[in-house]
Amino acid sequence: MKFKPTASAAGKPPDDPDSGVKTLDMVAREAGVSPSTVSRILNGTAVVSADKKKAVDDAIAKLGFVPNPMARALAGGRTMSIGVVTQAIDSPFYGVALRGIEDVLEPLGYSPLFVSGHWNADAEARRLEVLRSRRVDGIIVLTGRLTDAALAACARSQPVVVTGRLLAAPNLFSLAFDNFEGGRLATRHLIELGHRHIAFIAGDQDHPDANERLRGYQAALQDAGIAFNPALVVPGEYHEVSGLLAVNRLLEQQQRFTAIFAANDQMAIGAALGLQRRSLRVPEDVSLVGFDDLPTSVYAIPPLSTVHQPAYELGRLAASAMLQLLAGEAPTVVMPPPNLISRESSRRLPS
Amino acid sequence: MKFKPTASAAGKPPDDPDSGVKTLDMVAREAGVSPSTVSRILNGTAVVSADKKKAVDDAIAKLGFVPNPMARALAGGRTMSIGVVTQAIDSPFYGVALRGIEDVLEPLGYSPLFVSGHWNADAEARRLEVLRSRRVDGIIVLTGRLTDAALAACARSQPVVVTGRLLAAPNLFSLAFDNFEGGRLATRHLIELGHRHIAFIAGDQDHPDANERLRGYQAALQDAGIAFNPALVVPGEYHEVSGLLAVNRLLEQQQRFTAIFAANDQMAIGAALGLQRRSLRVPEDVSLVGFDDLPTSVYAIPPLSTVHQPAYELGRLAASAMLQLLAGEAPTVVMPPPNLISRESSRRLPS
DNA sequence: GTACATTCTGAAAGCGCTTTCAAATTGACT
DNA sequence: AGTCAATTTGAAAGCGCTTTCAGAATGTAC
Repeated sequence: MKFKPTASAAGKPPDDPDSGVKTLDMVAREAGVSPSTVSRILNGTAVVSADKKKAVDDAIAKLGFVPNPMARALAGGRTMSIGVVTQAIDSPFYGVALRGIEDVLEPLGYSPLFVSGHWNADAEARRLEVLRSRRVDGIIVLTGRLTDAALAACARSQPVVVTGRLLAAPNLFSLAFDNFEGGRLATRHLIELGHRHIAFIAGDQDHPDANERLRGYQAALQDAGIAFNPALVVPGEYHEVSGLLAVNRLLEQQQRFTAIFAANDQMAIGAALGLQRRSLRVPEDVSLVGFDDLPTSVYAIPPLSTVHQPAYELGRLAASAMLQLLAGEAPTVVMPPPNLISRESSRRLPS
Repeated sequence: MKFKPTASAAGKPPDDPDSGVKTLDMVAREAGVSPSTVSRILNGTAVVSADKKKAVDDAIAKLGFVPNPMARALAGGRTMSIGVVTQAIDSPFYGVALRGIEDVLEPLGYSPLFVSGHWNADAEARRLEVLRSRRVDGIIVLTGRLTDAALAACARSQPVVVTGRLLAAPNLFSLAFDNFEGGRLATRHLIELGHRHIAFIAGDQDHPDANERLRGYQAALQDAGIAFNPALVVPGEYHEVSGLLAVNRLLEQQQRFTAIFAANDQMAIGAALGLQRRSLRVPEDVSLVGFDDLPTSVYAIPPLSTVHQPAYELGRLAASAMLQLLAGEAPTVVMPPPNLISRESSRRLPS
């Protein structure tokens, strides 16, 4: 026999309010039915006569019974938890997506289990293992560096939804934002404002979306018949500091430009600071457009024109898709198209 | 008998590489020992002869066995997961703390389970229930609106560490940042710079820390022999927009001030924008100091002087304390004292 | 009134592990 | 060699639930 949990009182009636945790068997006894019946009512697995159902419901209420998820998972095979691979839980962009995921999963009794991959394929793979060892019912991967093959393999053991890339595999759904179009939109916005010399601060080389944005930039230029000038695109890696550095570099090279399109808002913010340090005003001297529309970008000085990326919605959609996958349906969610938010950091080029 | 999981191959050898999931019993059979022995080795629960240990280790490696956490939890009572109650998973301030928690828990095999309370006592209580129903081994509460009593009650069923308040209760550890001192530091900084008319943008009324910061502000004023002027403190609720609104209000009331201390960085950022809208320059016309030192505050225009709150460290400390509690020790962690980061948003008042 | 198809319901066998208890083995000491 | 304590080991009983299988109860048709 096993020790009782060390806590709890001694002089209590030997059966009932021992430690506060009620079991299904206690409910069954209280209601005068078998455990199977209680289980069936809990899960709606089978039809049960109305009177027994009532008796059980009453017993549950009376006892304040809450099923033990561990036992359910062990017996039933479902843990009611969804693994979420994010890159950094404190990312200004992905944080909002996590909230979206949480908001749709929670009401259905699913709990998200967040792990951070830190933009590192190995770390990410290890975290994935953690999730699988915890037997999550499904996995949502927000972007990340895993190979398509690894993802597809993962989808063999549980449903997977992945954002930030398009990928067809059984038991897997992917959801991508149109970064190309977003990049084009931002650039076109600047062109329409009369700018011809538009610098581009690129994102992390091995983020696929960063390259898409660059392609969008090039496409817009081409559409407008503006020659692409490679000297105007400077590398960055998605952090504020690279925006600042990029501006310095542009200025040191004495490039001529009247506008900057940064591949994300964080770099745009950094660029704004860099510009200010060199006594260049935004937007009077240089127009600036970002990408992402971070919550804080509205309060930048000046408020940042940017391509809105619906991060919260992305989270919600990914979670909904997961729910559909879990239900055996083919997900029907579609990603909203990009759109440009024009604020005060960009303005018409004085002629 | 039970159905096998529907997936997996048909013509495989009947016992082994069926679905890829190995069980402890398979390891035991492979190693030629009893399941109990395997369990003992896994947990280090008892001494096992060297040869059997080797046999088991080999078997584990050969099979690629990973213990099922659900079964362990059910049998052993420990889920190896820690519930974390945060207010918003996408909060710029708490996000970093979550990462700190994750970073210390992960290496020890604990998984954090994040839930958001949305600054709402009811929601928070419900989320707490979710955590408890999931049988987490401990709960970390980042600030929040729960009553002390509720927390203490919660600590009866599992260890609790709470930040943002000081509270003594069995099985509970609390960890608070010295908001009073922080507020004093910020105000004193401004005073030392020659400012005498310092406005204060207050935080959410029912955040205890907001009131502490106000008290610090008042104390610094008093220390310097400056009369407290209630007209100079305007209410806010910790979001950017309230900073902006507060500035408008101050200006509309034609209050005279040369500096603003905002109870958090988000409001300071909003205030900066508000000031800019009225053509007041920071710091030339108005010095500005925030509180928190958000990651983005370095890149504000101008970079924000602020009281550094070690959010990441806070997360780490909370998690460490939890680990100590779990080990039955009394936590020894202590919160670092506040310190002021002087950047470019504050400067000496020209005389 | 009997035979058979339909519901409901309960007993019991797990899910994969931990832990107790007792048996088996070993060693120390008289 | 014989006794007793100390150490390793295995058998078996759960942890709290789900699910199969078969039995009980009810209904329907001949």
